[in-house]
Amino acid sequence: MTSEQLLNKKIEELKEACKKNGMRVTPQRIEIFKEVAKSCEHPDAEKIYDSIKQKMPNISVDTVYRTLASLEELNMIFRVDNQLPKARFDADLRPHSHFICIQCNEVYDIFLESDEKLQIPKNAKKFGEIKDVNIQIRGICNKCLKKSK
Amino acid sequence: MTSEQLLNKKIEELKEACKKNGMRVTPQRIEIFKEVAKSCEHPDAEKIYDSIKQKMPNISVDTVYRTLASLEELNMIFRVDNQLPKARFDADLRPHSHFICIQCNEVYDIFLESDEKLQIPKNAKKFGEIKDVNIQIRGICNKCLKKSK
DNA sequence: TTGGTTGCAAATATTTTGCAACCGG
DNA sequence: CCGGTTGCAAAATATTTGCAACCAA
Repeated sequence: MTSEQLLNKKIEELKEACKKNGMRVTPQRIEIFKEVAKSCEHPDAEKIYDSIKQKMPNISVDTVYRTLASLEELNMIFRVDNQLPKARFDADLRPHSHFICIQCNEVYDIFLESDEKLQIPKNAKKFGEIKDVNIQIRGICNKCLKKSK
Repeated sequence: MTSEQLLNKKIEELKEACKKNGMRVTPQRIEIFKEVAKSCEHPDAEKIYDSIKQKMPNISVDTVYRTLASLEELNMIFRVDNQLPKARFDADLRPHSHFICIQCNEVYDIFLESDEKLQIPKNAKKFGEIKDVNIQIRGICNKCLKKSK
């Protein structure tokens, strides 16, 4: 399958997902999705806005933000990083990962069991010199699970 | 070692690190570091500011931000998330991780080799219901390595 | 004494929101 | 036509910066 065919397939999936969720298929939605899907550059809202403005000069930034949020809810796209609203800090330098609650934003420390070992993807070295590895597990914490019952 | 002894040890390390890097040991710096180190709540700048204001009513938010940045440079603390200045989006839903360049902020996709398997820390389940796993490798990409030569 | 650091205020950057007009189904 | 979506403008949130006074070494 060519990359164009793949893109078209994804757009069909998006249309399906919209219909299934009572959301409309608008040209803005399609364009914004295409902009994220067509490249591997992981663009930010501003970059997407700038690209689309050339075809749709009237588009506004807030539409880009709102649409990115909807696409995320539909699970058609996701954020690479920046999933917490504010920067959070940790002074525990021992290697460990984090469980981040997507509802209350609480962060829990996860330490490996003694028989576990952190594995770094073999392909990671290809891209440059590794400084550190950051593993985040996102989900709903026990406290929030209890509340929603 | 009690947790208070541990904290004092960390503060000594901070003082050392400051001296080694021509940075001064100021009461603000100590307090801000203590605030991050003493709890496991991974506070944000505002929370740190609010706590410290009770002991040091004249402290300002920008000192907190500046100090957090210095402490990060000294490798005494690090950010849990939010390591890119803007939200970045990805429409590739296949499981994969990211190499993030700490110099140019470029994001590269890392796919596992066929003999590799994504491992989730055993302890992660303890904290709640897992929705997804996000692995980031941070470092300096080949392009930036070449430039700095 | 001296240069790194602070507090203040103002600016910047990023993202969000209210609202009326618009348009997809 | 109905209600979800857009564009506009303004606001909210988070973080950064210039500058003079301050203080650690």
